[in-house]
Amino acid sequence: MPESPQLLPLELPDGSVTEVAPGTTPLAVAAGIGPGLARAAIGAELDGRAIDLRLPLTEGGRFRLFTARDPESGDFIRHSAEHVLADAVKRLWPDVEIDVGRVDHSEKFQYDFRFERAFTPEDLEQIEAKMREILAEDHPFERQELEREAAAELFRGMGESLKVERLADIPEGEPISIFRDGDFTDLCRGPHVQRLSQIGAVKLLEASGVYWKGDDRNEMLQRIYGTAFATADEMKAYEEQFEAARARDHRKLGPELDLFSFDPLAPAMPFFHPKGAFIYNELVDFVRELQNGRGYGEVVTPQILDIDLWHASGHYDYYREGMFFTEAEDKSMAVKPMNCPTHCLIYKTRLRSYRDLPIRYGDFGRLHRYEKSGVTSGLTRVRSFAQDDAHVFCTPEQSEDEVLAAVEMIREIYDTFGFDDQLELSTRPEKRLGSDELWDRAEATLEAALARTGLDYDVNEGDGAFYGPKVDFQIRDAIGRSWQLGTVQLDFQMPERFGLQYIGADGAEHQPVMIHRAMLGSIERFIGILIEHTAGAFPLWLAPVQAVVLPVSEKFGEYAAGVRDRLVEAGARAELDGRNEKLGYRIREAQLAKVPYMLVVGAKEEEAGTVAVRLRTGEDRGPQPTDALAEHIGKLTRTRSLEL
RNA sequence: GCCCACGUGGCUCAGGGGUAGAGCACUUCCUUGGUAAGGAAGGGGUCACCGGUUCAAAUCCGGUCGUGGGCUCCA
Repeated sequence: MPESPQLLPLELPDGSVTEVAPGTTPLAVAAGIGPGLARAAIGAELDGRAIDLRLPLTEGGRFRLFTARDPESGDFIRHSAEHVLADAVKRLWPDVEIDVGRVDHSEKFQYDFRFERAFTPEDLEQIEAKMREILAEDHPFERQELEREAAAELFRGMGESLKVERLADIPEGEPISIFRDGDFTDLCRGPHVQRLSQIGAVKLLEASGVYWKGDDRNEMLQRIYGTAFATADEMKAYEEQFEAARARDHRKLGPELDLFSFDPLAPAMPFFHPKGAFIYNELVDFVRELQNGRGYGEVVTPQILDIDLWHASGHYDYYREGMFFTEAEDKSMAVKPMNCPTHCLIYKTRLRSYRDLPIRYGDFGRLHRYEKSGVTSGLTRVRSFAQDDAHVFCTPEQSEDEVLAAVEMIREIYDTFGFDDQLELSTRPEKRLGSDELWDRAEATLEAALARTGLDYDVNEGDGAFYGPKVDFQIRDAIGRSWQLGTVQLDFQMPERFGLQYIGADGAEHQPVMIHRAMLGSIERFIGILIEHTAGAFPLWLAPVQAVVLPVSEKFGEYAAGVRDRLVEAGARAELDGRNEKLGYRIREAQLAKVPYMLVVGAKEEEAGTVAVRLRTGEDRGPQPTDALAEHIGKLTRTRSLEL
């Protein structure tokens, strides 16, 4: 393609290429395409990077324009709403100093203020009303670049000392831009919408105290959160989605379904009731079955160990704040927060040959971690939990195969639950132990194993553990949220600290590699995620009660009991609800309990030896022979099917 | 840990300086009813805990505990 050196080629979404002079703004490009587009445009994107409509272009690339119809315009809208929020607060309390705002991934924006007190819910209402007034003024955003000193002077003159300090954090060489809308001016990189009227709906959500720059040694500022959309309909959809998420909150559903509870006498430590414990044990059995067939040996190790062990493992130095301690007979002991050191002790009980390796230990032991009081939450962040934890001790040569095998097993597990997963490779962090050669080798091992899976993966530079790189698994649940579950980590430090050895083919001592592996992660947390993923309607194989038999009236109680017994004999988890209530009432209760099968029996069924099958989905399967149903349930349960 | 909000029977919530209310759930009785709530009666709470103010505190004040939202970076 012939290319004039002065012109920038822009590849438009339809594949055509237009060339513009350097310094042309996206807005001018839009105007060149059509005046309607220029009016409707909210923002632009160059090579996947969001850019402001007023930012002069300095290079070409793949170019797109966004209007209110594009979901990408949301960030432009929310980023602009930040300014409106700050403007509103300044109009109401002129002495407030503004810090910075930002948007996050969950359709929210925020702004931090230096204010002498916390914002109250009444303040938020007042601010929101003021924001609506400002939006109605429909000012355009104007972008301006300033020299560093001029910007500093501007904000000093405005009494915005926090801004002046923020200014100093901007690296040399980066352009310093300000945006104005009406009388409000803010230091900002953008990008913003063209005009305030493009922000169709705003809502303030909550306020919270935050440390300046997130550091608890700094002063506390007051943050306000809000959300904004192009249209009121989108705002409504957001609110509905929020409500939907609340309705499947495991902290609400869990106690409601009688799965677990908490007690203030053991904060953040769940009590699993029989139904919850059933699911718990079923998950453990599933993992046990999978890994025992792949050369793992399950071990059981102590809960409380001498503090010396934790000094040796490094946990005392690195992880002390996260541990529980106790003592007995003048000995300091610690409750284990992780299993790995105990597995090292087992490894060391005898001399290992390279012929013994790999050695794979699985452990479902209970772990305790002292999570700070403000960070615990339901089952997803607890102080007492178990993991489907395993450690593989192997030779460096075996490590790639072992990583590959672990990754494949993890994917098999997620398939069973219908989770889509995404792999992430996390590489050496700044703060780390071990030589660069060791890290080179470890990262190469993980990369090689991932390459052999043929799967796509993201790389998180610098996100590895201090003792080694890792592969993490992110899954996406039914309402689109992602969770990190499984992990495969390489560790050269623990073998070193515990002096682990094996005798190689050469008769000399060598150090084994240790692989940490979890698939579901914490069982507790996984149950929480599963409750929210399924909204409490567990797959049949995990449903604590699979079927409830409902006699139409007490006359058919005996037949119903017989049906229940036949199902139970066939291995199904069936119950009888012969209470003195109307059928509709008992159906409703079974439905709310998310029981997969509701089996209605009356005269017709008794005569034919059948049950009338109703599913929790509302589907009516009609009459079916009891034996056939028992077999059906048994088969789906054995195969851990997601079908009903 | 820090900021803010909240804590009334099993659940959802009303009340609010003068020694507690509703609906659902629970128990009993009536009803024997064919696919999401039949009717009646009854039992159940030291209003999270500790302390203070007051003639009087569930209510006001302080503290404690617990729960919820938030607290790296992205000016």
